Amino acid sequence: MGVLDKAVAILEATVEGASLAELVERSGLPRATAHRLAQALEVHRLLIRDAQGRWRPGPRLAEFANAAPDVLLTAAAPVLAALRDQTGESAQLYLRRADERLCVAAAERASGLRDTVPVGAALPISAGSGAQVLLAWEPPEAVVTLLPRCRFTARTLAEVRRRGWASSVAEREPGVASVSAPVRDRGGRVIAAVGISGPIERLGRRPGDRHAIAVVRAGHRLSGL
Amino acid sequence: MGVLDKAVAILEATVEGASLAELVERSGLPRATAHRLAQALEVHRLLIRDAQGRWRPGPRLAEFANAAPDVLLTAAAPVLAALRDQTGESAQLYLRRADERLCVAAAERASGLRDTVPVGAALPISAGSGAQVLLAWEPPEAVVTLLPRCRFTARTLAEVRRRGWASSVAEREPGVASVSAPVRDRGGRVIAAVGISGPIERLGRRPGDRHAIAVVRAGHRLSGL
DNA sequence: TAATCTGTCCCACGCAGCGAAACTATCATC
DNA sequence: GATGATAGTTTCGCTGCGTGGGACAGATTA
Repeated sequence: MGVLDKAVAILEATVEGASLAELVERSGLPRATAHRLAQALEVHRLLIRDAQGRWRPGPRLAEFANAAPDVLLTAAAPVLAALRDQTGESAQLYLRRADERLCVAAAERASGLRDTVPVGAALPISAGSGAQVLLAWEPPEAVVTLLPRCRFTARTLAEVRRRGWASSVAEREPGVASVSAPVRDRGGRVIAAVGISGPIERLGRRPGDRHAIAVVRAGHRLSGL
Repeated sequence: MGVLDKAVAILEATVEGASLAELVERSGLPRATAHRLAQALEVHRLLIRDAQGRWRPGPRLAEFANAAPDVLLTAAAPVLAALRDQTGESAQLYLRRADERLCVAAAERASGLRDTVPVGAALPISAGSGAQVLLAWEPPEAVVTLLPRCRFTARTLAEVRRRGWASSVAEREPGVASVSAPVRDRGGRVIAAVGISGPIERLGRRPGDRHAIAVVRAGHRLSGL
């Protein structure tokens, strides 16, 4: 194990504050080593000590971080394009923000009858397959307060969890159907929803039958970045 | 120079994307070394390669960064308290957000006649010494569009720059006077404004005469974190 | 085909980093 | 104020990890 791996271990151990002793315990490094590395990181302001002398992640991390490209957005463009080409419908990526969902990326069908969701648009979390996905894996106590306003029920969400994707027909908007699947972070937490949407005339009353597999696959491709 | 210093050099060289050659040039490290370290950082997702194979800061940095405490806010509490005790007036810290200024920290005089600005309050950037400070060092072209709406002029701002602090009397609110000074980041850029505010009866028509030195010192203590 | 540019890999050498242990500081407890 | 316990800090000689020149391969240009 090299210095770098150790440094990362230190950083990890510090996320919620750590005394030297805790640092040692969590990282598994010898005291002297942990101490020396922490000091070295402190020089670069990757680590700081708070008023109680506990180690904390440093401000330098933020400087580097906001120069980092958004991996999810970067990865989304080709994946959404492929999904659109495969299904022939407009494809979108949604993030939850407060009590709505934000369309942060989209690949739109070029011509003919189609559903358009502009990037940046805020849609309700109360309706649509994307909304179902964003709520399905939330802790129940966080969902009950929203459910009364929703076009779907706890039962719907249980079903979404079971099969791993959601669909809706004329739920958010008349004439529109959609299929969505979760995008997860490395920890398995659902962080976004990918989906397609289009006219009921093409997608039918059970849009999942034809497109669920492709949508779920897109969800997988965007997961764990 | 240890591995860690080299790793930071690599990270620095990567902020706006870099091929291996650029990495070598900017960091001054031998090609083999730069390459090996970049790979090591990639394992930890502190570095990633974009579609063109160029190195970019990785998503792991963001994970660490949002666990980092806000150093400015942390440092502000004691500094504002000291400033309040020294001047006998309420002290505040403002950040600019869009076309307003946000009070992100405050230390209020406990009793008697005083001015209160609650933490979280959004104040106009068009009036008050804090507003003057936040605009004074902005590029001129970014300020001209705002000046027509402001209670102060380009001349005022030039004066603020010259002496290093701002004052206002009954500008933002009748009966209230204030003195503010800039807070700078390590690069010298003005990122916030510290100040005190109170009744004109106590602060007088030239509040800077008595309090500018203390306020400027508070600004220095919060700078370069 | 040669030349030149990339990125990647190898491996013998040497010094940077290692970590046990000693040391200091600070706090309770008797 | 002596004693013990718990914290952080520093030292120092040994060693194995990181080093970097250089070889290699693939792509692009002349």
